[in-house]
Formats: sequence, C-alpha cells, structure tokens
Amino acid sequence: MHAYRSHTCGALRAADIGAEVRLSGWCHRIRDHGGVLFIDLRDHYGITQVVADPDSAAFKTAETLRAEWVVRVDGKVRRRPEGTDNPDLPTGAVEVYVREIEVLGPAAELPMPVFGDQEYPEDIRLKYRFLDLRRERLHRNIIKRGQIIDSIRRRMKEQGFFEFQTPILTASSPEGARDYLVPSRLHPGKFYALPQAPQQFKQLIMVSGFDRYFQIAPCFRDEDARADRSPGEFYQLDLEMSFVTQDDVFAAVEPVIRGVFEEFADGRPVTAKFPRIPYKEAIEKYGTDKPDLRNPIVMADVSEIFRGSGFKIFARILETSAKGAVWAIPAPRGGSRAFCDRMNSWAQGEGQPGLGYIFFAADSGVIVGRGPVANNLGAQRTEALRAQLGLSDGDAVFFVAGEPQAFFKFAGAARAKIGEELGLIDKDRFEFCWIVDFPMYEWNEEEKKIDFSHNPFSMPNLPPSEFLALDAGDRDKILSIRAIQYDIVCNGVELSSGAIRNHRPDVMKKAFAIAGYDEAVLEQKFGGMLHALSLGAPPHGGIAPGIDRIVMLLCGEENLREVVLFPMNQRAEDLMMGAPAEATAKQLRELHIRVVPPGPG
RNA sequence: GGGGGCGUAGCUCAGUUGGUUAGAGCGCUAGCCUGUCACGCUAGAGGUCGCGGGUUCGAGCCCCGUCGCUCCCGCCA
Repeated sequence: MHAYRSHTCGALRAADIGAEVRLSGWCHRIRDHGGVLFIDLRDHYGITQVVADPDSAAFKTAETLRAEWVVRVDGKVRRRPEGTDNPDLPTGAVEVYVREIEVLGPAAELPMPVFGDQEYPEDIRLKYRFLDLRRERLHRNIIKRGQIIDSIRRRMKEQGFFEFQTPILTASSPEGARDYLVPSRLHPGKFYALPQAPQQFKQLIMVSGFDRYFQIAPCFRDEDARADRSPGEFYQLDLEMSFVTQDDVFAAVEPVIRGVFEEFADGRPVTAKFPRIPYKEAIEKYGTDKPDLRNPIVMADVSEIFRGSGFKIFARILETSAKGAVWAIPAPRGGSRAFCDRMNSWAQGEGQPGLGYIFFAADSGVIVGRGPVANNLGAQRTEALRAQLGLSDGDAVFFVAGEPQAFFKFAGAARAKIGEELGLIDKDRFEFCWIVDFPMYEWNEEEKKIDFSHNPFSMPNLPPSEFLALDAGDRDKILSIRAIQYDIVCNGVELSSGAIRNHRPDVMKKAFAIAGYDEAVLEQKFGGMLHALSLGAPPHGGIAPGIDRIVMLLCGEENLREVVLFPMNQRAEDLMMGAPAEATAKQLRELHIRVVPPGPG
C-alpha cells in the first residue's frame, strides 16, 4: 500500500464498502462524543468521515487530534448506519472505521480557523495565506483561475495564436506607469526595468514576421492599488496580430472572451454579440467609458427643455456657458420624495451642490411631476420631459447641469448609485461591450496645448495623407481625430484595452509633433521602436485583457486578492514572505547602491 | 500625496450618558457524553481596550497626536 494514501478524501463511495483503505489529510472538524469520535478528514479532493470508538486500536490517538493536524489513517470503509448519511458530501454514504492513525504534521493553535466562512482581517489572511487558501472559497477560486487560463490558452491556440515568452528584465519605458527598477551588478549606476506590459516586444514580434502572438504575460507597475487593481504585478492575456483591421481583432478576441465566460458562468447569461459603443456616446449615455450595461438607466440631454425656463439655476447655466448642458438620469420606480431626498443627500456627500429631481405621480388619472424643479419648470415643459424620457407614474428623473466635461463623472456615479439603490441591476449576468473611437487628442486647458488623450502609439483614424497634411492650427479638426483604439468592458469593469498600432514612422512623428514633442525627444525615447518600424513593419494591432479581472468576475469576487494565489496588500507588501525587505550590505555593495533613507518631513 | 471607515481576548464582535472586578460566540485547556456532521453539557485559562499625550474625582467611551489595516481620489499610455 502507498505510504500515504490509497484513495483521496473525495473518492470513497458505497461501492468501496468493505475495502481496507488509507487516507491522508487535514482534520477539518472533530466531534468527540466520548464513546464515538468523528473526524472530517479533508484534502484537496473532498471530505471523508473517519470514525473511531473504544474498540478501535487507534481510539487513544484519535482523542489527541486537533483541528488542522495532518494525519494518515488506515481503516475499513463501511456503510453509515441507517439515517446518518450526509447528503451534502459526495462521500456521505460511507465512513472509514479507523484502525491506525499516524500524525504526519501536528498544528499549533490556529491564528485563523480554516473551518467555516467567517470573515477575517486582511492582514491576518495575508500573513497566513496558506491557511486562507485551505478554505473552500479561496481554494475553489484558485482552481477556477487555473481552469480559466487553460481554457484561454486552448481557445487562443485554436485560433492560430502562438505563445511567446518575452523578457522580464528589460528597459525602462518612459511612458505610462512608474517602473520597477532592478539594479545592474555589471553596470554600475544602471538599471533594468520590469515590463509594464510586453507592448514593445509584441510589436517587435509582429515586425519579426510571426503574425499571431499571445502570452499570459506578467506585467509590473509601481502604482497604488485598488480593489480591482493589484499592486505591483498582474497578468494579461496579451495578444497581437499582423495585417489586421479593428474588425479582425474583434473577430479574434470576442469569441475567446465570450467562450470563456460562457464556459465558467455557471449558466449566467453572457452578451451574445458585444455592442460597439463610441467613446462619446458612452460618456453621454452612461457618464463613463466603462459602463455597467446591467444597469438599464440611459441618460439623456434635456438642455432644450430647460433653456429659457422658469428653473433659473439651469436656465442661467445654459445662457452663460456655450458648452453648458442639462442631462437627465431617469430613475424608474424611484418616484418617491424619500428616495429623491436620499439621493440628493448622497450627492451632497459627494461634494455636489445637490441632485435636482422630479418625481411623477398620478393625480386624478393624470400623471404630474412633483418637486421644486417641476414647480419652477411648469406643467408644459415637465410633460415634455416626461414624454421624452418615457417616464410614468411612480418614476423619477434626476438632473445634473453645467459643462459635461466637468460633471459627466458625477453623472455616471449617480446613474450607478440610482441603479444600485433601486435594484435595477441584475447581478447574475455578464454584459459586455466594446468601447471604440477614443479621441486621439485632448485640449490641456492648464497648459493651453494639445495632449495625447490615451495611447500615443495608436493609429489615428484618418488616411495617412490627410493626417500628415494637418496643420498645427487645425485645432478643432485635430481634437476631433479618433484613434483606432478600443476597450472591452464587462459589468462596468474595464477588462482590456487595445489598438491598431501606428506602424508608420512618418505618421508617428507627425502624431508626436502635434502633441508638441520634438522629433529629437521621440528619437531619444522611442528610437529603437521607430527604427524597427522603419525597416519593414506590417500593419498590426492587438489587445490585452486582464486575466485577474476576468477571473474576479467569473468568481463573483469584488477584490482581486480573492483570485490571486499570493497577493500583496494595498501597500505592496507581501506579509507572508516579508517583502519588500532590506538588502544586506554585501548585496548593496555588489550593486553599487547606497540607501538614503527619507529625511524627516 | 489627499479624504472616508475601522482598530476591545488567538479570531468574530458587544460594551448604554464618562462610573464597581471590560462581556458573548468560536477557538484553547480539563472533565462528562456511543451516531455526530456548526454535536451537546460543565468548568477554567486567556485583555497594556493599537500606541502616546490631554481633559476629568474617574476614560474602552471625550479631545489632540501617532501607527496599522482597508476603501476611494490623485496615479494607473
């Protein structure tokens, strides 16, 4: 017989009754009835009930066992007595009557119980991650993560993608996030950087003629964490394709993402065909470029109803500001003064002056608007508003006014809050969309100049000849240029962003010139890339969905830590391994590094 | 860098208006219990109320500072 086990703790069934077996695992739960003693023995595969009584040679040992001790037990499989089956366990028809117990790994008193689903503080969970990972929820999440990654790999390969490994020790890239630096021993004063993403490598792979690249790629960014943004490191499904348009990328990626979600959604519906929403439309309808489409609320511009109206606050905004607008946020079934006032208080808590509203109620068969806004607006305009928004008895509508540039974020937050409060969001579905047509540039009011809006290396959506002919004075035209850039958004979570890359050095130089970058600067910062593009670069593009976020959504988790095996805390510390840690004097000498601690103040 | 929340037993939490010796559940220790599966029952151990200072006759509670954790903003092409 094997030294540790003949079966796993999830294996035994009625068919095994009578067999002599050997199991190893953790003492999940022990119930000592004096004369009879039960041990729920747990391993990766499941739980099996082990029984001892005073007739058993192992009884004395069994009485000394404690929670989470690792033991080997030998015994005989037998049917549980009539009426004591446990239908909640796959092994619940049988139990192992123990003959011998060997303690393989005793456990001291636990800082955090494994049994049950009690919540525990993050620092304790992280310091004792190996205990937390024994618990069902995390254990299941981590397994699911692996299965999801397997599925992604298989689907990518089926589409003709090939997996590459790109360097981890590489050069710092001046764009984007803060880099993690690694000092060089051989080159005093010089540093490697960990890649923020394999962006340049994957483009070079296309220039190298490989056509379809993918990688489950580690990415490193020294930026502050969020619940949906791991500190330090995370994984992307990084992919790139040659000779493609935006449609080709969508056609390649969408089935992979949809397929993976359908496979792991446990029956929850997944968007059949991802709608494409232009950036501008997303801002206007949802107040964000990562809309949660499970929320049915669609905002609308109702400026014309308020222009010149008796509701002076809004009328004045429209009068004095050319860009001024009033947006409406419909709130189906939100038509009570209590709810509207609550939202108004919430808005004030968010630092807003308030959240104007009208709520509609039936009065002798006629639906009328109520509240201060309605009173000042007048019955006719209120009715026009109600008709435009399709609202009815028991509904409400909220308003934000000013310059959209300034208020759209708050409007989006209000839309989300209202949807949440009114229970309009069906949590048990996955609503996807593509966000497309991102603006290439934006106006920097503070510095009075044109800036890149998102990714400077995306291809502008303009024929090259037309783009190259642009004059710096064509400000309005320049600001209207859209980049061939796109995001996948699911349930309000930005899953990935990608682009058709700018593969033409002349167009890239022009693009940077428009944003005020001297060609020498471009040469200095991105000379290598520019050079490669000048020696025969195919048109190419790609995208990089975040693996951790995909897993988080599919596991129904709100925090990435719940789907990462050994995560760091918010301050980018690994409490279990004790990272980051000071280096020894010898290490620092070899690296030509002297530590200068931050001074007081 | 900024803002909010939290910090009481190993863990989860309660703790009234500032008032006697700071409580409960889980866990731990000991005892009882032959069919439980969150087993049950009895007893016990376990506390610098994050830390420092202040107000007060008296502080877990009020005030100031500080530290830790967390969520958010900045940041993240």
